[in-house]
Order: sequence, then structure tokens, then C-alpha cells
Amino acid sequence: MRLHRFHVAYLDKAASPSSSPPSISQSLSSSAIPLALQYLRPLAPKISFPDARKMVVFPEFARVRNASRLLNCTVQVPTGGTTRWNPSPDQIKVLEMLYRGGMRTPNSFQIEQITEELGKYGRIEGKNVFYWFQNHKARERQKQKRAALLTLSTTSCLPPAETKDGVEKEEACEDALSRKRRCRTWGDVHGDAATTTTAEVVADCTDDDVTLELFPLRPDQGKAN
Amino acid sequence: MRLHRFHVAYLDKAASPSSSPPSISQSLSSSAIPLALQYLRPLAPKISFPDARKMVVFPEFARVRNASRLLNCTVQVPTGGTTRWNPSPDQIKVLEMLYRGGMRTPNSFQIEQITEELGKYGRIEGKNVFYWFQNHKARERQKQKRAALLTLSTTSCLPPAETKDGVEKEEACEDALSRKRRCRTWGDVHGDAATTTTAEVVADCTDDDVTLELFPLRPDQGKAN
DNA sequence: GCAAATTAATGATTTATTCAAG
DNA sequence: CTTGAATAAATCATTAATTTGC
Repeated sequence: MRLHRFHVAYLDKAASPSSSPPSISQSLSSSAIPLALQYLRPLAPKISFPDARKMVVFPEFARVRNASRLLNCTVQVPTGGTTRWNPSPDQIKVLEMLYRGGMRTPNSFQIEQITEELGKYGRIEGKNVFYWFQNHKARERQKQKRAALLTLSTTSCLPPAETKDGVEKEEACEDALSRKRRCRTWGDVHGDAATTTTAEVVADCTDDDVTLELFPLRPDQGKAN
Repeated sequence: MRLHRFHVAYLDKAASPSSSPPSISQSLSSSAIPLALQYLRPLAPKISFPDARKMVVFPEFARVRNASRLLNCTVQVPTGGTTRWNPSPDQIKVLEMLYRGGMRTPNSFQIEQITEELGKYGRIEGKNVFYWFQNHKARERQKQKRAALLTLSTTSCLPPAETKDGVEKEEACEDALSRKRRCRTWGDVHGDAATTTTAEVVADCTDDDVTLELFPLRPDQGKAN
């Protein structure tokens, strides 16, 4: 197994031309916060993931380039050791069910819920859920498209009036769903320290047409519709 | 100079079919949480139909679509009353300075800091900062591109070996910056309730070449304007 | 001068691409 | 080669400028 470095982007930075990275020295914190020191490892060792790698990863990028420049590179290392989320079969099962049920772009609240639910089957974060839907939606769509094309080329040059049935149907559905724009939410995204007081989120109503039972897998099963 | 209009696309949108918002009812919360009641207004304040333009602004949106569908619409209304962020001149000044300094894709920590700083000049959230950079970067880029094209067409068909100086320079810089992929962070994005314990963020080193003084505007005593 | 009507800017979301882990 | 992660491009929606008829 080849070990991967993270994005060690900052390594090649040395050669960076940067017309004139003029000054240097201090940065953000000048007037901002004493945050200087906190940015080491986040802690929370949480070992033992499904495939708990070895704690490899982090010795590498823990180094801070230059203590004085707080702004750049405040790296928070994934404490556990794993890099990317590796969904368990159960998690995938649930996600796919939700997808089949019609969910496409869950809002932050939904994501929260789903994450919490899926957390029972293994480590998972909100962003994983978010990305999963993004990717799945996109890739299903492109799969459809490919299939459609293939069908077309297969059937030679038939008048395109025929509904290709299988594919087309899903396509249509998907399309209807994604046509209308929906609003998402940042929720506490990127947590803004200062002015959270004012406005909250704006949330949304993601899929009005979705009606599946959210976690039918759960034994709890109190509520149906 | 010819002025171009943008997309007035939304005018014809009234005819939107919206095939069939079929079923309805239940959703997520089945086994999840009792969050039942908090979800008031479904959509963002201000009716947002395209043609609702002439209507009064806001009395409308208070209506709740359907009390039983918990999943959709967990809205927390912007308490202030306004919908979208409207940057103050000072905020813009700072943001542009950062941008000119080379910042392009601030990581969550940076965003936090910037937000905090800018919070002194008015209401602002992390996402606003995030979006600002996204948009500004994109639009600067497209401005450059347009300018470049214009330059080309203006100079007729000169051998493209000439460095167009002004434009090109910026372009090159921008390009260099954006070429290498950088990693962002979700931070607590979309807040995942359940398993936040584990891994934190992954952060990154956005602009390695950037070294500008972060908030020179208010070194502590006098602010710019 | 002034609102209504347009148009231009730009904040906010979604979709398409790209990168890289496994 | 599949797919999680991240960024860029495209799009939508709302607000500010600006124009226009009075």
C-alpha cells in the first residue's frame, strides 16, 4: 500500500513566484483574537473506525509553516487517522433508500438527522452525507445520460418520439425534481463566531414531492406517515 | 461600448409546469427527534416568485404549508428582517484588500477570523465571506477573460505572443494560484449532530503565497474611514 | 423631484469537473 | 475504476442603480 500524503500543497510553495508577497509578519490575529495557539491537534482520539488505519497520517502535516503567520495554514488534523469516509454497507443501504425515495438535496437539518441516524452504523459526518447526495445525484444522472445515448445509438436512427421507458422514466422523475430551485442552508457552516446573533439560517424546503419514510430501517418505527 | 444584459430568464418562468408535486406527508422525524414544532415558515421570507415583484414584500410568507411534514422546512427566520447580506462599504473594503493581497479560498478558520473582524462593521456570517470570495474570484476571472478577448479582437489578428501586460499579468497570477488544488474544510459545516466527536476538519493552506497583513485597517487604534 | 419600471450587480445555490484515496 | 472530497462554472434570486413617464 502506498501511503499518501495529504495535500501537501504547501510544500511546493517554496518555489512560488508570487510577484511580491510583500511583507510578512503578522496576520489576522493582530487585532482579532489570541487564537494563536489553539490550532494544534483537535484531540479527540476516537480510535477504532471500521477500518481504523494506523495513526499514520498526521505526523506529516502537523508542522506549521511559520508560527507567525497564523492566517495561512491553520491545519486541524483528522485526529483519528483515517482520511476519507468509507461508508458501511448499512449506511449505503439507508442512503440509497432515501435516494430512491426521492431525496436529492437534503437541507442541513435533514443532513443532521441522517447523519445522526447513520452514525449508529459507523463514523460519519454531515459533510459525508452532503457529498454523498451530491455525487450520487450527479452520477446517476450521468449514468442515465450515457444509457440514453447508448439506447439511441443502438436503436439506430429511430424517430425520437419513443419513450425509452426504463431510462426515460427515471430521467423524467429526476428532472422534475431538480428543475425547481430549492434553497439550502448553511446552518452553522463554517461557524461564524462573531455575529451569529442576528440572522439564523434561511432554510428551505427541499423536496416537496418526497414522501418516503425516512428511516424505515429503524426498528423503532413508531411513526409511519 | 455595448452593454450586455444578464439573464432576464426569469421572466418567462411563470409558465413553469411543475409536473406533479405528488404525494405528501411524513418524513424524516419518524425515529429521529421531537423537533416537531419549530419549523415555521417554509420558504425564505419574501415571496420569491419571479413576478411577485410588484407585490408587497413580506407579509406573505408566514403561511405554513402543511403542519405534518416536519422534514421539509425547518426554517429559522432571519431575525433582523432582511434576507440577504448586504455588505457595508467597510466590509467590502477589507474583503477587497484581502483579495488583492492574494487570498482566494479562505479556509474555515480564516473565514471565522474574517467574519469576526468584519462583524465589527455590520451583520455578517461566515457563509457570506465564503460566498463573497467564491463569487469575487469567479467574476474577476470572467472579467479578465472578457477583457482578454476584447483585447484580442481589438488588436485584430496579431500574433498572440505579446503579453498583454495588465490583463495577462493578473491572469497569470490568478491562474497560478488556482491551478493547484487546495483542500478546504467543512469545519462544522452543516453541523452534524451525531458524530462530531471524531475527526475534525482537514484544513488546508489556501494561499501559500499570500502574506498580506490581514487587517491593517484597524491596527488597534484608528480604522481607515 | 418621485416612484414605478428596467437594468445591472452581486449574494446564494446548484451543477459540472476535477482530483485523488482505496 | 469507483467514488469521496473539493473547486469552478452556471444559474437563480434579490437588491442597488438607473432610467422613464409624469
